[in-house]
Amino acid sequence: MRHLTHLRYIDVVARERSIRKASEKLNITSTALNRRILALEDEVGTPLFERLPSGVRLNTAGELFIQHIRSQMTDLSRVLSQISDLSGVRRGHVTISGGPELLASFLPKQIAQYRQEFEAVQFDVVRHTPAESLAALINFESDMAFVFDSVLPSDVHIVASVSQPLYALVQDSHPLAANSILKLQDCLAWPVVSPQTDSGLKTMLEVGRLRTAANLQTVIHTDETEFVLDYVRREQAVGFAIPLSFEGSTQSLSGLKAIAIDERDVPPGIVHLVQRKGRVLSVAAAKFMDQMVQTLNQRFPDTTR
Amino acid sequence: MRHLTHLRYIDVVARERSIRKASEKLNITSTALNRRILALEDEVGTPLFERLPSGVRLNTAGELFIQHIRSQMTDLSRVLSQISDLSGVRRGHVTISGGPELLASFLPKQIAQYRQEFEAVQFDVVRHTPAESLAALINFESDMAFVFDSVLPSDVHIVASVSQPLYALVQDSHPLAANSILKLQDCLAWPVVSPQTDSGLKTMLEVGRLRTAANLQTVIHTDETEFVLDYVRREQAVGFAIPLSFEGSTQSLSGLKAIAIDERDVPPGIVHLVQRKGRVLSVAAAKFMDQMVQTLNQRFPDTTR
DNA sequence: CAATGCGATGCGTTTTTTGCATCACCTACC
DNA sequence: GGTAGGTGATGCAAAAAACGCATCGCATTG
Repeated sequence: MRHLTHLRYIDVVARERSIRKASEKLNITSTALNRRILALEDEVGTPLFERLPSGVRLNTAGELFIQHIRSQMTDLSRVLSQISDLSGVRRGHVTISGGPELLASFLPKQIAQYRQEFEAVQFDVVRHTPAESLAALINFESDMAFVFDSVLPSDVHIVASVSQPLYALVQDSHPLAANSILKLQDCLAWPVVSPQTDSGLKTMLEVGRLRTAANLQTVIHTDETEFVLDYVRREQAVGFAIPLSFEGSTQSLSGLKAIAIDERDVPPGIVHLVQRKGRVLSVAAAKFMDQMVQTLNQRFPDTTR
Repeated sequence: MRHLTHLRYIDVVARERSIRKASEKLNITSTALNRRILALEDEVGTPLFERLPSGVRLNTAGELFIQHIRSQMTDLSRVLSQISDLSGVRRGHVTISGGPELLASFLPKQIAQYRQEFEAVQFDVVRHTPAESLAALINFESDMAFVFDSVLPSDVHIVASVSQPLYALVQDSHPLAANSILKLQDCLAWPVVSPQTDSGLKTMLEVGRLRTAANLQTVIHTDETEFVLDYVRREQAVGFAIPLSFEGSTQSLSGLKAIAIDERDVPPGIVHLVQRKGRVLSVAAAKFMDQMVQTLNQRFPDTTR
C-alpha cells in the first residue's frame, strides 16, 4: 500500500530510535526519511520526536501518534483480509506470541490443521516472555498471545483460560513410570531438567518446592521443550511439562511417559489465550482463534471463555 | 494532513457517486482523481467501485474499505485533538445531529457554556431525521446524535436517555394558561401548530390523537421551533414542545406559558443521546458529552445513563 | 442520430520527493 | 583536550510522481 509506506517509515523510526538506522532498514537515505518526519511534524503542528545525541525518541505526542499509526496499519490489513475473503480464498497473516511451553505441540498442530483448509494464510510464531508477549499485543506486533500464570493488564482481553496441571516426563522404563500419580518428593532421587527463564512452568515448580520442601536436583536448565523430551529419553532423568506442551502430538512422547504430579504438591497453572482489548482481528486470525478455542474446549473441558 | 488527502478523495467520490462531481468539489481535475482511484484499486488488488454509465458506485470491497477510511480519518482527528490537548488548549471539532425539537434551547445553551471554557473548539450542528442521524453516526459524519422515540440499531451506544413529557405552549393571556395541566381535549377549541415531518413530537401527538380521539385543528405544520414560539405569541393558538426545546432558555418563553399535557393522554417520549458503538471520541467531543450528560442528570433527574 | 455525460488514457508540464555532499552538534575514547 | 565516529538538519540538482489538457470509447437520452 502506498500511503501505508509513509506510516511504516515513522513506525520503524520509532522502533529503531534512530533515523539513520531506520533508513538502512527501509532502503532509503536518511535524508528522505528525515524530511518525511519533519514534514509530518509540520503537519501535526508539534514535534513527535525528541532529538537526542544518540538518535531520536518519541515524546508524548509521538506516543499518541504512533499508537494511532500502528492501530491504523493493523486495521488496514484486517480490512484487506476481509476483502480478499470476499473472493473465497482466505488470505492473511497471523502472529502469535507466547512462552516456550505454549508454542510446542499444541500450537503447531493447530496451525497445521488450519493451514490444511486455508493454505494462503501465513503464520508468525514468536517466542517471548509473558511481559514481552503482552507488550507485543499492545504494540500491534502480535494478534494473540499465550500467557502462563501472569498478572494480566486491563487492556488485554482473555479469550480462553485453560487449567494446566504439572506433569513429570520420564522414560517408559523408568522406575517412576509405574505410578499413575507422583508426589514431588518421588522425583528427588533423580536428576531433573527444569526450565531456565522465569516462566509459568518455573513458577509452578517453585511453588511446589516451597510447599513440599523438595529440593530437586536440577542438572540441566533449559526452556527448549524438544531438548527436555530428547534428554529424558537418553537418561533416567525427570523433566516437567504441562499437557499443552506434549499432549496430542503422536510422536514426541514415544518412549516416554507423562505422569501427573499430585495437585496438592503443585496446583495447576492457568494458561490464558489473550488478545488486545478493543481490537478487531483479521478474518484469518479470528477464525484461527475460534478453532483453537474450540479445540481447547474439547481437550480441556474446564476451559473458560 | 497530507496522506489524509488521498483518503478524503476516495471518501468524496464514494459520497458523490461520480468522479467528475467529486473532482469539482475537491478542486482538482477528474483525471487526477480517476488515476488516484485506479492506483488505489491496483494496490488493494481488486476494484472498489462499479463503473456505471452515470458514474461510479462502491462494490462490497469498496464498502468495507470506505468504512475503514472513515474510521481512520475520524480516529486521526481524535488523536490530533488529544495531542493539542497536551499543550493545554483544547481544540477540536464536534458534530452533533438530531431532530429540530432537540437542537433548540438545550443544545445552544450547552454549546455556549462549553465554549466559554474552550473557545478553540468548533461545533457543527446538523438537523436530521432520526434515521439520518443514525446513518450519520455510522458513517462517521457525526460524533453524537439526539434521537427521539426511535428504534435504535445495535451498532449505536446509548449514552443517556431522558423522559420528555409533552407540553402545550400558549400565550400568557391565553384562556388555557390558567391551568397547570391540560387534557388533550382542552386544546380542541383552538388552532394548533403541529410538527410537519415524521419526528418524535409528531409521534407523540399521534399517540394522543388515537388515545383520546381528539382531532386537533392544525392550522400550521412546521418543524421550526422558533416559528412555533413566535406564532403562538401572535395568535391564540396552541403549540407543542418538549422541555428540552424550551426549558432553560431565559428569553424564548417570554410572553408564553408551557403547560404539561396529562400523561394519561400522551405518555412521555424518550430522547436518547447516542454515539457510534466502539468509537472513541475526541477529547473535545467526549468532554462535551460529559457536560451534557451531567446537565441532563441535574435537570431531568430520571435520566438514565 | 446527434448530444450529453461518464470513466479511461497518452503526453507534455509542474510539483514533489529523493540522493549527494556538507554542516553543526554531541559523545566517547585515547 | 583533541580526534574519531555517531547523530539529525539543510542547500542544491536529479529523479520520480502527480497533474492538467486533449482525446478516446462507451452508454444513455432526447
